[in-house]
Amino acid sequence: MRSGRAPTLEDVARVAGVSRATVSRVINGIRNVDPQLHEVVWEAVGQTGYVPNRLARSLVTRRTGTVALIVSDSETHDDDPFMGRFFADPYFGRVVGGLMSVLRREGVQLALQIVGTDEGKKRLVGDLRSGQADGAIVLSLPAADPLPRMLAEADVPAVMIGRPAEPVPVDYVDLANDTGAAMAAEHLLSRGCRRIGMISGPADVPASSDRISGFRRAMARHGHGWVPTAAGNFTQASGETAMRTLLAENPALDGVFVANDLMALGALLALREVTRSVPGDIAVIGFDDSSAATAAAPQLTTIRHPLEDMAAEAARLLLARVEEPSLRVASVIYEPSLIRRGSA
Amino acid sequence: MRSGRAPTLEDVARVAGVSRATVSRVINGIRNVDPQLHEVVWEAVGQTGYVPNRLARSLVTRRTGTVALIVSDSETHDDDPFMGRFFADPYFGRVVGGLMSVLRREGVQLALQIVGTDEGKKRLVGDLRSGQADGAIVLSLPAADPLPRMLAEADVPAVMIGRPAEPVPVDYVDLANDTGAAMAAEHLLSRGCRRIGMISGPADVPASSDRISGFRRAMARHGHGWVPTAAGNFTQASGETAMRTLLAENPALDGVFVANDLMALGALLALREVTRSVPGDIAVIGFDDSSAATAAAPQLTTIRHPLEDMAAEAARLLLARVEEPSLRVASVIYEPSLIRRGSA
DNA sequence: CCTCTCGTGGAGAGCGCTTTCCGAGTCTGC
DNA sequence: GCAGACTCGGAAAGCGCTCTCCACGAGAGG
Repeated sequence: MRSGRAPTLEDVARVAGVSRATVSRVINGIRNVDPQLHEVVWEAVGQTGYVPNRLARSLVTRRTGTVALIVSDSETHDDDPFMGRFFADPYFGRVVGGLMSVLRREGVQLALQIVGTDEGKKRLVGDLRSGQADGAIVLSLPAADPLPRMLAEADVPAVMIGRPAEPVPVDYVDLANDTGAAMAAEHLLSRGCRRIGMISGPADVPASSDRISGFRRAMARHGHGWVPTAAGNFTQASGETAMRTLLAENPALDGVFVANDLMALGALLALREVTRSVPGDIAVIGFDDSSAATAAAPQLTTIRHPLEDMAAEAARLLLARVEEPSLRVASVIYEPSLIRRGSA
Repeated sequence: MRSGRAPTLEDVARVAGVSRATVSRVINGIRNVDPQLHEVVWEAVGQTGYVPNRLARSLVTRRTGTVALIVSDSETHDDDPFMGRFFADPYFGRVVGGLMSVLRREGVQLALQIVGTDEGKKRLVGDLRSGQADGAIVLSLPAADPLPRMLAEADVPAVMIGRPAEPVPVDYVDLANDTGAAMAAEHLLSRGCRRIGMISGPADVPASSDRISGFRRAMARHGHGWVPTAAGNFTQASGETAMRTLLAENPALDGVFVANDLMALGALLALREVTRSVPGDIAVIGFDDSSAATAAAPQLTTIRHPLEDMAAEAARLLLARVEEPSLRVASVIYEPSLIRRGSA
């Protein structure tokens, strides 16, 4: 472990008194090696403190043992204050945790890449194509993101978390967002709410629009053809603002569906400000069941989004596709469930 | 952008009618190239859709343009349920966000590595030493982690976030945890609390022990030689439990310092359960000023921990050391500040 | 007019590894 | 006892790139 140049295969071979080829075979556990030599080689490996150079190995095997986690955004220049918020959001951590739970076991590492400009996306695809990583897990934020299609066209193994905005032949895992939103509607209705509003996310993101349509449809099925709605951007602050505007326009609200927990937290704050009790005066139901849900007071009744499991599945899907690129395009849809807590 | 093998330098050279060397020079912007050829080469690059192979380049330049983010834990086997919690914690996201804010600008990517076993650490250091990444940002969780020393001995450029438990010649950024805890004590005292307890983190982690000693020292300076303490492990659930035991043993408590916001959230829950009003009956002050602080009700008075800035500084430090390995060992200590909100 | 210098680009030697190809040695079966 | 099959390990050809070294031609100086 001393400094200086790291030992190479050559060094080990010299110490063991065999050829580089033999050492390579032993290390990679290839048959056809005399057990005795095997022994000698491992001895030499221990003695030299040899560790294979992953780069060199990858160059020839075309396998890197790395998967890229791509956060695809759309901005014009590279300084986007939004990113800070994104990482702070429980969403990111849950995805990473789920991903790592399977990648780690396989000894695969995760390389984080943020990409915003089209230029950057082009370079990214090129890097991926030239073997920078074995595949990519894609978190595509903007509505009209060219990246999924680019990836598909370049034949880069990729799995999206959340379906692509427009149909693209790429694997993805997603949540039945519409079903979840419908469950929220049913729950609010079943507990007797009659003047129900919604705080939605940005209308152009699939996950968000599915929640909107799922909620509206379910409400309509029960005779509520019109649902007052205010849009936020999934941050706590935006939820607070949205709640205020919603309330201003619909003072008699007795229930609200908030499209994610973070905004629900904001909504709770806004309600406390005007001394409406939750769930007494107004019931609040969130979405995601993130850590924010239990942090709130009252704790949030919410729709569980098994993000960790989904991310883990995405990782498995990706690994499978890397192994066998000709697999047919797969999508796995998870079912949400209602988590009853104090707020509704 | 069609499929098949990605174009190589060779291909570009053929198209441009020059040698590989010349193309390489043009692409890397090296002087001594006839402007006219320059033109021709770029033309060929565009035509072939060539993207340099980072792996091959790294192999020879010994620069990868990648920094490893190492989460160093200590477990005996690889399935640690703790990790899921770790990623979900705002801590992780804040660090990644801070790191990326500077790495991104430099076009450096972040490779996430979790490592638990000593075996794994050894391999990791080997990988790093053989040029897997240009350097490492280390989040060392366990108290007696051999990793920092291993890194230092292997001469791997590394910067720790949070000081190492035992002195090791390695760069680090840290927070003046003791000062922060002292600020919490002063604040509690100044608002009139007289029976003050503490919910601490694990005693063997530096960040945690510094908060404990800082708090105790400040309390002692004001004549409170003894501070009832219950320990948690920085999770919300552990904070809830700790609050309950603390309360059971010291029913008259009128103030409590909780060593991080997540546990403070749990403490708030426990207090609500026994209908103690905050801050009326008992003042609660947290630590970190994470997103949990504003999610709580009442919002948490807390000690601000500029983690994003610290992570960004760590990234800068690391990049500087990669550039110039002989730099003397540096440490940057950030000052915390008191954030007044509702809970104390 | 000849030599010296300098700017320019090609040839080729690696970076550390895997893997094909082959030759040499060992067994088996007839 | 020998052809054929099989085992084992070495030599060497790359993977795609960078960069040193060298050859060549042109402009400058004597």
